Amino acid sequence: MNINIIKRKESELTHYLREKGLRLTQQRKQIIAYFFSKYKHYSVEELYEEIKPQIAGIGLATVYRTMQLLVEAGLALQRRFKDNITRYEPVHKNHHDHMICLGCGEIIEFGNKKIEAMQEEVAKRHKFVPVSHTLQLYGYCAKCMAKQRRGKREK
Amino acid sequence: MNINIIKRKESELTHYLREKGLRLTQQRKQIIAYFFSKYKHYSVEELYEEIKPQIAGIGLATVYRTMQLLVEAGLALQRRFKDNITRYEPVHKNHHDHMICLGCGEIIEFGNKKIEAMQEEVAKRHKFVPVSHTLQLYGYCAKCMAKQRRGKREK
DNA sequence: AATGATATTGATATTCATTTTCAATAAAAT
DNA sequence: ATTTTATTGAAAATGAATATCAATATCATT
Repeated sequence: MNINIIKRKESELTHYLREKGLRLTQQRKQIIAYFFSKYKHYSVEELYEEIKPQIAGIGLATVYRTMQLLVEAGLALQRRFKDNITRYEPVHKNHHDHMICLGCGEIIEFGNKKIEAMQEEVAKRHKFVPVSHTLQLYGYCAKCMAKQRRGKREK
Repeated sequence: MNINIIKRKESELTHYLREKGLRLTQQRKQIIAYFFSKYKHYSVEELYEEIKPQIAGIGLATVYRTMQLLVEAGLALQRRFKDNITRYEPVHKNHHDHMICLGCGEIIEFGNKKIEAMQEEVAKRHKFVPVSHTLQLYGYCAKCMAKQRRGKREK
């Protein structure tokens, strides 16, 4: 399971590092092991707090630097939503967009080919050549809606 | 033309201010006069630089505060794109999204009902109740594409 | 028009996420 | 084992935005 993913990621990173004349450090190993063992949209601060007890003496700057490195190596994607905090997610197969719950902060990924196709169309209409896009829906997830309904009933 | 828009905006702001026990100052008047005379997605810094020569002694903080005030009063919308700088646009009729040119920074507005409808659909499928959304396309505008083509030919 | 209460201003300090600096340390090539 | 230099952690610096505060301006009241 996870252990294999982690090994593969470590080897992917190793290739990148070698190519660039960079080094595979203990810190980098441990950060990616942790990051790829979860599937979350981590901010550096969150990741740092969770990792600190596991990696003695790790510095916040190192986590910042390592996450940037993962982006450069193509192993992670950088996202930034309304809260203005940079988050990182493991790269996985397809492009997707995000729904962000205003209640609990959960981030839900979704992909929709039709929407993408329509974006292309709109762009073409404006003679605009799209390179990338981001689409975010802000609202309330199923859990939070249920909680809200329960709250109202109790009044 | 513009003068009428400005007067209307000033009166709208006046209503809001009165309602809240706030005051219509010279600075506020002059900032909205300038802001609504252009149609641009201004950052505070940009607006400040342009306004400074016109309004003697105006402070940066005042521009920040006034733009926030315009948002609260419903006269401006706050936007933030990839460059992580808050921008303000005059409120006008419909909801729309943005294409941002990576070449010249131009911001092009577009609206598309079909895309919106599909977003609703996707959300429903996830039992997610959307409140708002943002969609940005990053790429190259027609002008920049033409410039690029010219550049290549000259080589 | 003068007065008084207080909202607003400009300058500056502060915040917060992130980046940079720098001396000490560790990776990896020889 | 030695040498080169990339990397680290701690702390300082950055940059956009916000908060603080004494001086000033607005505006309702006299």
